[in-house]
Amino acid sequence: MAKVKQESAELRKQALRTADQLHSAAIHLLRRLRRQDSASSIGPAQLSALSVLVFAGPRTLGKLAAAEQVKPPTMSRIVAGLERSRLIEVSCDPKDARRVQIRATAKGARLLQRGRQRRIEYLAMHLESLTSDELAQLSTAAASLERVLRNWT
Amino acid sequence: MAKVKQESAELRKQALRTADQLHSAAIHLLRRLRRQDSASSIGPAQLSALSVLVFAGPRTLGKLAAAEQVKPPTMSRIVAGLERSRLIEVSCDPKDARRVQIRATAKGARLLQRGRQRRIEYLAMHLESLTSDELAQLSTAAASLERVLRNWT
DNA sequence: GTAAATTAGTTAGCATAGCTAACTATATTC
DNA sequence: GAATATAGTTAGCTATGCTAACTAATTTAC
Repeated sequence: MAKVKQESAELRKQALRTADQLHSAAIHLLRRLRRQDSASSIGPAQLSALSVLVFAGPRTLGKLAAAEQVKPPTMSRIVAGLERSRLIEVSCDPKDARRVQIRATAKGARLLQRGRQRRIEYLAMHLESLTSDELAQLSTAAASLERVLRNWT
Repeated sequence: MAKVKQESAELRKQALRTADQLHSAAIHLLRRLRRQDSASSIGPAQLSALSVLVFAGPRTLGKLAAAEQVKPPTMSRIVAGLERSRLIEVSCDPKDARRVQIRATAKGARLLQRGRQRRIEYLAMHLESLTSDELAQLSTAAASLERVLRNWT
């Protein structure tokens, strides 16, 4: 039992160290990539909401707010902005007149794909200084992290 | 020569795939951690600027703005907010009266450490579902990424 | 040694994004 | 049918980003 306890304390220390590193790396990474987003002509919140609509399909405002971890009034304004730019379309739910269904337009999907392309290519360019093995490790690590995030409470 | 070309095309494809995964994982990770920050009583930009001052030492406003990849007027307001909360102190540079030196107060350092602790422990808690090997891989990957970021143009 | 140019920050004004509180309108429950 | 619950919106606050235009100090040029 002492052995098990000791091992789990070690694991916890390792988890803390790794959490610190990941936290720092993620902050620095996104700070860099954010600059590429400024060429997108829409703000980060609109961009992120649009990405949910494009990649995960139409949603009601409430679901979209939940997906973006934002309160409904905030999403209401984000949606208003996207609609003004004709990047999304809003329609009433025929089953429940309180709900509004939100979908990306073709223009919205195009804008998103271009912006995403820019960010990804910009990052990829810098990743090419790594070896193939290091890239493979990064890929595996990203997958582990996504798995943890999916199982998040 | 054909072989080299082919290999570098492969590397580029691998870099693009990995960039996509990293981008997505970083966005999702920080979105989760941001919620812990709301207990900090100051906004994300103030928190981030404070962290530079605490971990990297005093700075002029311009240097701080550059470190945070933000324009001087923006940093000017962030600094004003931090000063109002007594988390930093601002003094004139005796050598150059245009410059202002900015340093974290003890209160600022304490607030930052507590917030950081919260985020790190929260993330670490979820990372403990991984094996020790997976954690080691994540750690190595974070280090690779930080290296890439340091050499960024 | 002074006039011009450069550099460091601030102020003003605009847009986006986050929140809570209070509201409207529609569904659901009793 | 009245009370309650749910979905969004509106109003109003703070914070964060920008550019343009300004002040003040230092450096450069002559």
